[in-house]
Amino acid sequence: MATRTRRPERRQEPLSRERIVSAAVELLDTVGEGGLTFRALAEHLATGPGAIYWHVEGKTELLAAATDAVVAAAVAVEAAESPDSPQDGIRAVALGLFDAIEEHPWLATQLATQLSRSPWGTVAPRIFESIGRQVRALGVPEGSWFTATSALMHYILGAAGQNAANTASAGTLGSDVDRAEFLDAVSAAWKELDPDDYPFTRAVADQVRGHDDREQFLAGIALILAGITAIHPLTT
Amino acid sequence: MATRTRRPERRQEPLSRERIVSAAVELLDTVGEGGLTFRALAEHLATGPGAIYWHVEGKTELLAAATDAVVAAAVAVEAAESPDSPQDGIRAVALGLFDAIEEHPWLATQLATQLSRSPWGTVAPRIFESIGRQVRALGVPEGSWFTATSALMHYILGAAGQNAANTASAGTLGSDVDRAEFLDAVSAAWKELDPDDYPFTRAVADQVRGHDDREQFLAGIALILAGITAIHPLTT
DNA sequence: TGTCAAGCTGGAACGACGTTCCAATGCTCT
DNA sequence: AGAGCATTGGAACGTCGTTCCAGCTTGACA
Repeated sequence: MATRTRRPERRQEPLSRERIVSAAVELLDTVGEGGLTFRALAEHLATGPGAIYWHVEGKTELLAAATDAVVAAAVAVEAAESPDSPQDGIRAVALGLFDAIEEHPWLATQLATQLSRSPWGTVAPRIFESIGRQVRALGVPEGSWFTATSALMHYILGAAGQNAANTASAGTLGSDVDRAEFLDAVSAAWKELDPDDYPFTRAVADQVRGHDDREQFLAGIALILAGITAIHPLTT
Repeated sequence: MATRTRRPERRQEPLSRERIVSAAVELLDTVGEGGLTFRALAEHLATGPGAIYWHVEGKTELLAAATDAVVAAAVAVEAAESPDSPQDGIRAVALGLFDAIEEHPWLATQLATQLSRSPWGTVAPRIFESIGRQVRALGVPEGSWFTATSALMHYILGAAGQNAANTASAGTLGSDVDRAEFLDAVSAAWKELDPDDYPFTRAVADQVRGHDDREQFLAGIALILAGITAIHPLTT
């Protein structure tokens, strides 16, 4: 059977938008934001820059697609597990995004860029929907859905964004050491601020040392949840 | 007296870091983020690109300086007025940043970038300090200062960032029309989402139409303030 | 006042990037 | 087998951030 006519290994997987986006995410993860180049991407895919443009409009769209892919995966993981309570559900969504940003440090900047350039593209509704469902399940009256969900989403994006750089690129254990050193450095820097201009920041300099990002992040969520419960009479 | 020997108009104002940063902000405001070029900046300052590098390390530092300058001005305005209550103080800081981002749309992306690249540079402490003072005045126990202030800061940055693109570049009245059209478009787009994937987002599509950004922003702040009061027993 | 080193200027040049262009190649029908 | 079209990938273009360096200005000292 002449199956081996002339295609021993199919030359290679054909190019596709998905393969390109996936390679872009990989490149962003490994070499960082500045490392994503159409030339590097082309080499990674064993092709030329021109071929990529057949599937993708430009770098802006490519970054948007990479961001969307990662966010979609993050909220999909959360949606899979059914939480015990709406509060747990909100925490799950929040931590899903938190972890995604930790895993893909470039995501923080990209999220901000996507959301501020086209606030209601494909990324925002994904996050908004995930949080909103839990807000509804919480028993928030319908008239307050938008306000409550927006507040949670904004807090999550703001907090997760800032915490992005706190995690080193290292693996399992070494990063903890780096992190301790990093927090020590921040704490020390804060203590050397001008006492007249920064009395408060100096006063909390010690609290920053050794604090747990994840815990702080969840404490903020708890604050907002408490606020929602306090202000909006729940219907359950 | 021969004061007019040879210097009728001093050739020109000498280059300085401040002049460069100020020109950069102006350029960012007028031609947008992509329009800030060392060549354009040089032309604006009637000099060459090389001269700029004597005062500034590179584009990254220039953007950081521009961001810092604008943020410093924003929180300085707020600090000038003495608020009636700590709550009013927090609202003042928040609205100060909100307005700054509205006035300088590029600020949203830059804030996110600055905060995620070097989370505790010069920008974060400025904001942190402004909010923190009000939190302290609010009577929050010292052990919760960091948590409460961080939560507020993250919400403010997250919310202000997303609202940046909502305001058109136009002037006083025309932007309101643009804004109404914009919200209509968003609302319409949300209603066309997949009913299976986006039931919640579709349900609130009407609430987005005609909502007031500023009001929503303050509603979120109120939510967090209520949460703080609910969770942390105030000492006043 | 003349001289010299240091601070500062600005234009030319370099390498890398995003993007465009297009000849060559594979694939799918008839 | 051949025509037509989708797809490829490498070369080329213009612009960017950045570097380099020859000249200018300035202020201190002799």
